[in-house]
Amino acid sequence: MENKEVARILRETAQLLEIDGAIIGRYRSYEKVAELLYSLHERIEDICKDPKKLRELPGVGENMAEHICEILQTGDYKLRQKLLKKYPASLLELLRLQSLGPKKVLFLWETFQVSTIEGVEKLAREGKLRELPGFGEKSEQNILKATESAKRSTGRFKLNAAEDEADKFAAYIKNTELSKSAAAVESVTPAGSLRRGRETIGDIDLLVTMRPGRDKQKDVDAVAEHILKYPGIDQTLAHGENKVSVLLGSGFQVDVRMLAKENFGAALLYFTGSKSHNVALRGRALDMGWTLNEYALTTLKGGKVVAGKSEEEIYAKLGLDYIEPELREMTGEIEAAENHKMPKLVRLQDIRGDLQMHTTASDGRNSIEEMGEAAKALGYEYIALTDHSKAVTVANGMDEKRTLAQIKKIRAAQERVPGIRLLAGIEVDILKNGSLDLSNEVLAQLDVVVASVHSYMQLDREAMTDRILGAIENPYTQIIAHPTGRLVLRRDAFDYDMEKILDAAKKNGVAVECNAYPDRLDLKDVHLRMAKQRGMKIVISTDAHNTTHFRFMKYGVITARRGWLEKKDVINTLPLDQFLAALRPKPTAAVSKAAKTKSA
DNA sequence: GCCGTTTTCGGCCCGACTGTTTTCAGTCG
Repeated sequence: MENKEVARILRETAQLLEIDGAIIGRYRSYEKVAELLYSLHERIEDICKDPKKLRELPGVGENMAEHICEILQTGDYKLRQKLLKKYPASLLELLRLQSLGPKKVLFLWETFQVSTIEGVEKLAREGKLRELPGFGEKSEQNILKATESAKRSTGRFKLNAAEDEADKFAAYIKNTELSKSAAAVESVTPAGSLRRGRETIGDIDLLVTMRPGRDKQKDVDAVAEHILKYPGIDQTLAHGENKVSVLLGSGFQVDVRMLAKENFGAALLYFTGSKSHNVALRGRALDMGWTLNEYALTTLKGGKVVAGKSEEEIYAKLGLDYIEPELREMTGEIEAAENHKMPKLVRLQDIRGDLQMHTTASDGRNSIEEMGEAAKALGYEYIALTDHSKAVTVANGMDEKRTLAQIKKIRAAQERVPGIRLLAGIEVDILKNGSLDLSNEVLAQLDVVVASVHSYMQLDREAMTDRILGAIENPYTQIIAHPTGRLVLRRDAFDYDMEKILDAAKKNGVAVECNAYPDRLDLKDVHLRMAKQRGMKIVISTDAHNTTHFRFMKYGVITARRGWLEKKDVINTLPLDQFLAALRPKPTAAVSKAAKTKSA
């Protein structure tokens, strides 16, 4: 069973316990272990084989260990079953509604035996909620809005959508032509999971710092007023002294915090998270006789400010090297920072080339020359033009003959686009049986062979593992592209033995791709980290289908950073000749080279 | 349910905001 699945069961237990009125600590203990499992990259099934190792996990005691073992063996456990006899599972859906928490959910269940979103909606429409103790007319309206919004959206969005929305909102806040209040704004900074670069984003957190002025609160109030006039707002969720929270028509919730410059570091740290990373920092602060909140790091006694202006300053006071936002997920970053073992993460400006893209030859929108010019404008030294092979008929994939013609076209285009190396590539399909979609004779003539799966995605674990292994063993395969085939929020990853695949790729000198297309982000962070631990070669490519898609590189880089990748792990940070040397050597090239050496 | 050495019992992060209260419980991040 996957870690995520066990985590989900434990989280549900925590929620049911909270509804059941358990004391805070009891349900927190389940929540904590659930969170731990979400970010753990070792498989809990493997850890469980050694009971001592299981008990060593923070927050796992005797009872929790037993629970976890029972879940792994039977798929469920007694405590949860007991709770589910008392409360229907659908009560957990109600917890997702804005403004409904465990207390009110329990009250609705006990009073009306209502346990579904539709049921709550009906009560609200009939005006039955406003009379209840602790509810009122306003609550009833809010619940109605929440049920409508729940029906519309799943609550999470792709990284690029969140970034675009955040940029638009930030530009609005800073626009002095729209509001005089903008003049008082010094900076608008996205925090939260957006800053950490998670592949999906729940809501957008923006921190607004104010210029030092005569009347701070007046400035803050004016900015808040301006924010509430943002054209995309569907509903105002909160409007306080220094916080505004709105729901946009696009489904995003945006939380804006306005703060003084001297608190910026502490606030940025706090609102960037992750939650568990923050908890660890707070604990560390307490151990050192300080307390950390969103305003500053202060002494426990007397509340004297120790640090707060910048994140760097706070980490330093806590005896830690600076931790990049992408690493703040409690997967070993605190230990690394303590022992000066932080990786020097790869940066966007380190990338020298893009190795997967499509042209009008298959399903792209731009010509070879247009892609070349656009890449050159970005400062790249080389790109590989990798159109589809014939198996992908819907994308107008190329057969052997067309591939050979395409190679010629790329060579010819090179003449017209100097200053950047145009590599003749292919995204060749990995067929159901693991063989490649084009003949070795044709593959031998390409500069870069990228292989990937676009069909029979439902193969069982064994068959899919064998299929990918087959592709890796083909001596012409140099890069496996979007290796798991998942689509963010839309399609699960293929089922195969990732460790086996990575080991085989490493052994054969095959690189794996981190596909930067925001719908893919594949490999994802945890898998990239597994690849790094094996010392594998990794490429970051955009899979661009037109020239504007080149900008997706940053999402690939941020995902790579979340996988702890450094420049040296990513081979398209190398200059052209070194990059080509890092690719798996072609059999024909090796043979002809050997033959040459012999004759010489 | 877990954890710890200034605790084996008593606390679990904590501050902002809302709405329903008439001083605060519940929700949220």
